[in-house]
Amino acid sequence: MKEGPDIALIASLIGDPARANMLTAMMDGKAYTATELAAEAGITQQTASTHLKKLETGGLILQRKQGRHRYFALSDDQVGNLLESMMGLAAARGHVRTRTGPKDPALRRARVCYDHMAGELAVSLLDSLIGRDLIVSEGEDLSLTDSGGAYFSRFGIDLDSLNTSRRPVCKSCLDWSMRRSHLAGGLGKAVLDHTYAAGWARRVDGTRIVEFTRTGETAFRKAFDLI
Amino acid sequence: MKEGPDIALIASLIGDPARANMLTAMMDGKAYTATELAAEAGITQQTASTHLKKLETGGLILQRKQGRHRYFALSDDQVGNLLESMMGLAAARGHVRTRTGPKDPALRRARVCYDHMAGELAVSLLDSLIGRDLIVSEGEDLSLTDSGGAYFSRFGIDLDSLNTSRRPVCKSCLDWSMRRSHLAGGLGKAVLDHTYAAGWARRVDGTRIVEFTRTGETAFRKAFDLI
DNA sequence: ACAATGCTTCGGCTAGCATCGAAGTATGAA
DNA sequence: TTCATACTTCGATGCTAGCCGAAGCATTGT
Repeated sequence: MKEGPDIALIASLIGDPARANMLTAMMDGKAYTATELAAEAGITQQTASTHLKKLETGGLILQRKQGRHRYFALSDDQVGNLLESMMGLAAARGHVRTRTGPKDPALRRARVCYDHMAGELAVSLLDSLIGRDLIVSEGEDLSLTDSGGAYFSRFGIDLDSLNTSRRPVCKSCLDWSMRRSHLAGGLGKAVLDHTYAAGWARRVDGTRIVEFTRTGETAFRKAFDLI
Repeated sequence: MKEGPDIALIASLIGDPARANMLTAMMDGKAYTATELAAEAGITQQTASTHLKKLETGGLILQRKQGRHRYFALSDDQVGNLLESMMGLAAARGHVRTRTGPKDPALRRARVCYDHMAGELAVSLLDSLIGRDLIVSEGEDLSLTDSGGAYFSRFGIDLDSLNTSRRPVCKSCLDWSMRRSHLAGGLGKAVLDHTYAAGWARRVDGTRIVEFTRTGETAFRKAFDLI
């Protein structure tokens, strides 16, 4: 037996993938319900409940009852900072999750990242656009070329209204699953909106998965000249 | 399921009590043999061997072969700092394996944290340095001022060689016993080295305690203008 | 009062992992 | 070469902990 703080207790709490996912979700400082966190971790409500109880007993999270909801949030910024440090170390050691969790290879295929699309298809899309000089990549920044502007107008994407907003039209976003960039920004959102509107794909409820129909994926590939 | 750094992997490595004990032992920055670490954790040699392999694969420790011995040590101070942060959180939440032996007060007074000093004296030191504008604190980062540079040169600390290394010269590290920051980084190491070289203090064998002599502590306080 | 929602608790199943004995490999000494 | 030391790998075992279905509370809405 050794004296001192029991780091194994804290670490083992974070060490379970389901709990780590829930804690990661709470790192934005917001409070979430048990159901939301269960979906985030890909487990059932009752499993999430036992995990949350353990985290609370361990002092990593706090619970706030409000009506029939129970909101969970990180105890304080000390917990958040620790998680951030661990992410830094994990990233530095190359421990980046490419392998998806229990049962969701669909997430790697295509998923929502804020309001645009990420995943294999999204990375292929940006590769194709750059390859045909419709978008130029300058380091981390992307910019639409003239031919690119004409190209996207074909899809009924209103570039003028995008240009007037403060938001950058083209932006690259690093894909953790691919370690490659995909298209974000106003244009990224417009492409995803168009994908929905054309009926090529739909959001799977409660997840970040973008599920293409068989004909939808073919149409998407043809529209954007993917291989 | 989620993309991003895999903190669960790192945390689960630390989360096993046997591994946590071994890592804690290595927090003094020294390298230990597998047999020593097995004794430290209270497990057999072969169990320790499998644990050490996992830690090495995970990038938390490094192995150095020397004759028929194999020495294991923490990969770098990033790992040490993470462990210290976890101790801080564990202590703050009351997760302390209380076997408050006679060593405990000495440990809180001054101890080794990877390669620099932690504990009450170390926290006082950083407070003093910041109070006299020798070091400026910007959030979590520390930086040495011009007058600070001149100040440390007095002690024969070679700042140029510190600056050339990739390691940050000034860095803050959270102290588990004090819940306050102390000085880490290249300068933190240099100060500890100077403390040893000046004969102000010595390491107590088999512990992380830094034991000052009576005159040594007086000299240390005078040298760095502590109260 | 009744139904619906949100969450927790219980019971049983299963997989993964820590653990150790024993055998195998590498290095150094006699 | 032969023995001793240091460590790793293999194989088997036993326990822990995550997981889910079902049932049980609690709160809100109708």
